Parts: sequence; structure tokens; C-alpha cells
Amino acid sequence: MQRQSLKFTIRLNREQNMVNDLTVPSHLISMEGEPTIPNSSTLGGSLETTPQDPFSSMEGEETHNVGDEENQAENAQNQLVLYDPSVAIEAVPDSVAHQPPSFSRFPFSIQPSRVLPAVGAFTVQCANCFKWRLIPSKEKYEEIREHITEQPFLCETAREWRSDVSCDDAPDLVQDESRLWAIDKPNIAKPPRGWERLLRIRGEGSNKFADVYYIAPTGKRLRSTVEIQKYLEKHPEYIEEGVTMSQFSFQVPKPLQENYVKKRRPHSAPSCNAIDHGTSAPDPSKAITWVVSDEDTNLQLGGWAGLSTPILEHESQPAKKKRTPTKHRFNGNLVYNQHEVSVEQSPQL
DNA sequence: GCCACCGGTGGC
DNA sequence: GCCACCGGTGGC
Repeated sequence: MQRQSLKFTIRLNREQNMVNDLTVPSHLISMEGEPTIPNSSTLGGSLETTPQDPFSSMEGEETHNVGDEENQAENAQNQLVLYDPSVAIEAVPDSVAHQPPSFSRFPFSIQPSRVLPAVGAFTVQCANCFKWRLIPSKEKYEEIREHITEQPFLCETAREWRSDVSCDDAPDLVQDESRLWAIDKPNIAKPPRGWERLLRIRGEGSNKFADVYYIAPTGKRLRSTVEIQKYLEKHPEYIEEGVTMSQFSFQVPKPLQENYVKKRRPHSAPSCNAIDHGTSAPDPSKAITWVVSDEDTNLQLGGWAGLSTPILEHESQPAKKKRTPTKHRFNGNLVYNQHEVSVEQSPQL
């Protein structure tokens, strides 16, 4: 029945300031290894109901549905939220904001990045009341995510960093349309000590939602299990320290927004018609929300990116050059691939 | 020259 | 359709 979700928020960087680092903690994602067995509690299906949120005004559709389980199920579990830093921060209830030192500012380091949306904060959904609770650090989030099925998250769990919070308190955030939401995978192993797992969210319209990278202690960036394996072979010292392949997972969260990721086009259909560009284009007036979830376990980790900006406005001039003309041929909205571009450019916030 | 990022494909 | 992998290159 209850399902919980973890989410982290991401913020997009519009400028450079961003967040990159916010990259979603990799941990959010589950490791390939074996997932733990889900307990009934997490998996279950029902969803959550979300109360109204205090801080945000969005309408939100919350996740509710208690009754139906299906859809929601997914959402409810672990979700990662990505959001705009500024937004996110404000959204944090005061109580939270004050508490841990880490809350007031992002625990993650921010580096200038080029532009893509990044995770700015992490949240997890209470298995009992389904309210989302902000997690003060990426490390804590990874910890929770790693054992989310065996140890469902409860509001009481948050007392570790936020004294007296309970299910009676308003949610720290509400899943609404103001941000991009992504559902994270449960039970992803924490990276080995000295290693870092980075989640890079791609821009809207890309053919993939995100990429996971592991940064080895030497600073080497590894992008697949094959690369990790080769790296470990060359550096047996890590193996001696106990590093194993089961500690790495390249699973990425899934965006809730259906059209965030471009669908793969059937090769055969080069015609423009076949493509749906536009219709699904996000409403520029609102931020994008995405959520990723693990269907198997039903856990959701959430993340949202509050872009206030429309990611796509066609216009945009690409910040980067595009390399493939093909896609753009359908211009119009389609071109979102570059959305990142627009994101960064957008001044908002 | 490097590398973060994106696209595209093979395999399921 | 999804995911893992990795080639290629824009942007620095």
C-alpha cells in the first residue's frame, strides 16, 4: 500500500550558475545490483494523496488518487524532483529551511555548467501520508534511496534533521506542474567511497532524459559499466578496497512529463508528419515537471526542475550548434532539442 | 586539445 | 519502446 518516493529537486541553471551539480545524485537511482526486495509497503500500490501544499500555489494535481492505484503508483514512489534553485529554496518551509544548516543552501556544489537542468534538492515521499519531505543532502538521499524498499521512508524519519516533523505537518512540496518531475529508481547502491555518481539531465526534446556518470577518485569520468570494468582492471587497488560492480548503476530516472524525451522516430518515417512535434510541447507558461519512477517496485523518487521558463520556445537561438540538421527540419517546436539552450538562456528567475 | 553533451543504434 | 553504449563534436 504505501508507496514512498524519494525525490530530489533539481534546479535548472539558467545562467550558469547553476546547478549542475545538482546533478541528481546518482544514488537516487538504483544500482544494478540487486534491488532489494520490496516490501509490501513500498510497492503497493495505492497512491498517495496529497494535501495541498503550503508553499506552492500551484494547482497541482497532486498525486492523489488514492483510489486508483495505477497511475499513481508510479508517481508516488520515489521521485526526484528537479527544480529551480531559487524556487526550490523558497519552497522549503521555514521550518525546514532553518533546520539543518544544509537546507538553506544546497548541499550540492554548484558549478557552472552549460546549461542543463539539474537536481537541486531531494525529496522523498512518506509511506504513510504520502507527503513529500525534503532531504537535506544528496548523501542522505542516497542513503534513503539505497534501502527504500526495506526501509520505507516516513515523516518521522525526517526527524533526524528536522525535529518534530510528522505526518500532520504540511508537505514540503507538492507535485505540481510548476516543475519538472522525474521518478527515480529505488535501491540504487551508494557509490563507493571516494567515487561520485552524477546524473546529468538532458534538455527537453533530447532522445534521452539523462545520463549517469561515475567520477572515479582519480577524477576519471566513466560512462558505462564497460568503462567501469576496464577502469577497475587497470586500478586493482579499488578492487582490493572492496569496490565491486554491484556498486554502480547507470539507471536514470524517468521524466513524468510525457513528451520531455523525444520519441524515437521510426526510421522509415522521415516525413514530418510522422512526428509529433508540437502538440506536446510543453506549455511555455509553466515550468516543466517530471517524475521518474520505477515500475517494478513502484517506488518513486521524485525530482522536479522548476524551470520557469519555457523550455522551448522555438525561437531560440541555439546556444550550441546543432549538429544534426535533420531533426531540425521540422522546426517549429520541435526543435526542442535544444531546449537546453533555451533554458539556459532564459533569464527567468 | 579536451570533454561535456548529444545522437543514434544494437539488442532486448 | 527502452536501455546500454559509445562516436562525434561544439564549445571552451
